[in-house]
Amino acid sequence: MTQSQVRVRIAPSPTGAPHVGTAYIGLFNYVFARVHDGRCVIRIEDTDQARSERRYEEDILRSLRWVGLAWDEGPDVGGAYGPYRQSERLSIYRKHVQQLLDSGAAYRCWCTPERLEAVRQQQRQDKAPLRYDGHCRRLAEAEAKAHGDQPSVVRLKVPEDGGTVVHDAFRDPITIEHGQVDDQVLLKSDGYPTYHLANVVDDHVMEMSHVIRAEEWISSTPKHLMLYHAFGWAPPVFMHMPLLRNADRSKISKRKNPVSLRYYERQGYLPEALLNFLALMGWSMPDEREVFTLDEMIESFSFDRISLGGPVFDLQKLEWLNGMYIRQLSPAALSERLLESTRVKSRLLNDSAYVDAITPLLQERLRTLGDFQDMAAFFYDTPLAYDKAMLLPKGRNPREAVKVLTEVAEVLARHAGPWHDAELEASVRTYVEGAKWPGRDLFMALRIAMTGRTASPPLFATMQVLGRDLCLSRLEDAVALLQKPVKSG
RNA sequence: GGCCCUAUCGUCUAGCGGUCCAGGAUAUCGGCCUCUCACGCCGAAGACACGGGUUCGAGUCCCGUUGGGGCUACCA
Repeated sequence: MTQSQVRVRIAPSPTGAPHVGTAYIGLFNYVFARVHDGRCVIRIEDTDQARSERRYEEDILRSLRWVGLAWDEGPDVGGAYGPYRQSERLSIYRKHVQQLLDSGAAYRCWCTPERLEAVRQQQRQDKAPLRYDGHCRRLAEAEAKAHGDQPSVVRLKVPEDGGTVVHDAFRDPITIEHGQVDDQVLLKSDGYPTYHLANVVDDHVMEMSHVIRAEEWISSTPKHLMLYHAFGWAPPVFMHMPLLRNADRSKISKRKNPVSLRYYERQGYLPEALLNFLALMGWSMPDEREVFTLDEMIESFSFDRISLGGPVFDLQKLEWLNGMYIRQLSPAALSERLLESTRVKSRLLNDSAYVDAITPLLQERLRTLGDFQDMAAFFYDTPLAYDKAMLLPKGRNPREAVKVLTEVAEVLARHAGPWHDAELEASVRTYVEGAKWPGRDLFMALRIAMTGRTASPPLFATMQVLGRDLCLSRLEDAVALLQKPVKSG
């Protein structure tokens, strides 16, 4: 019994930074392959010579790995169907183009870009559909010969009548009339194939069973189908995923949304959270669970649960999810991530023990690793910079504040180091009983003195981490600030 | 403009003809917890785009309208 193997591909074009949409489509390809014990392939679609760059390819592969995807074949890992870079497969395309030329499924075109633009101009004026006018398609053999080896492209000869039915696994059959389909350029004048040709040839030659790609490709699928037909090949199963959207519902774009995977990495999003979030775009767990691992997704995966409305990429929900993942980490694991995080690394001064002490205080407050930068600032920055007025809870005067803080300093100073939060708290609470300020006010003034902020982790735990010396000196600073005469002029 | 896809709370979604005066999540607001913030817990408000059908019965099926999106390159 020969069960044909599931083979899918992730096909990024290295023309820019690693795109979140690539990870999104890649995720579903990867999961589908895993579910069916198939193979997931990475193929680099670098057929646009002007825009493709090798460094982008490297970044893309790196980011896809970062986010947690893996592949069985690709330019970096090899495989039996290589090469996996389209720029290295030119001879394959040339051979196939010749086949199309020979069979009459395609033809050469010598039209200049200028002429094509003029034709389009006219069509726009006439409010006619913008399509190649078929000039070279109608050329007599002698006329064609006359062009000799002038630069040319090869175009697909789309039938004038009839239509092509696209079978998409997620939708009803889609019929597109041939009158709507342009004589697509298959081979550019620089000898490189266009997406359409390279894609079809490679998907066949690499034995892809399913093509899972974004919805934007639906309208060009008839061209692809015609190519499969012209070559006498059986097409793969097509599945068009919804497009990720900006908040205004346009196709996700870098003008309106961060789209680079590097951005999310730098901000301190956890890759597993990002992937989990992407999984929620157009797909749901059978039990509606929203927080799940990649393996759990694979366990429960089925394309039955895809929904086709284009999902808006909502940063707020991503942040929430990321916070969930941060809280799920063990404190030790979180420290490790923080130390690795490019965003916060510079602050940590390689003092990982200090980070280990701070981490538990901040864990439930962080939404991204990058938040550490700001939230932990007072653990690193000395002296603190804050406004004197912050030390004075609603209407209390400086004289009182000086007294209270001085007394608290004395109470605290009685504790020898190292400090323990429970002991400090007990002493201060005892002091509060006889003090002229209520606990609320005292705690707040103390918090400001210790952190320079109105919001902080629990006071005494924070003081324990800061340590005796730093806390006492910050208290002195606070008192000094209160005593400093108001500068006039 | 033409063609195609799509349509449940602001957002992500559950719902696959009756169990839906539509459920969950997030965001928002209120409360509890509490030394602040956060976490956690409780609660509130918030949607089936519209109009026709089909059916005993429609968020669920069909058609139309409207909205949104994509494609319309020698870019992918």
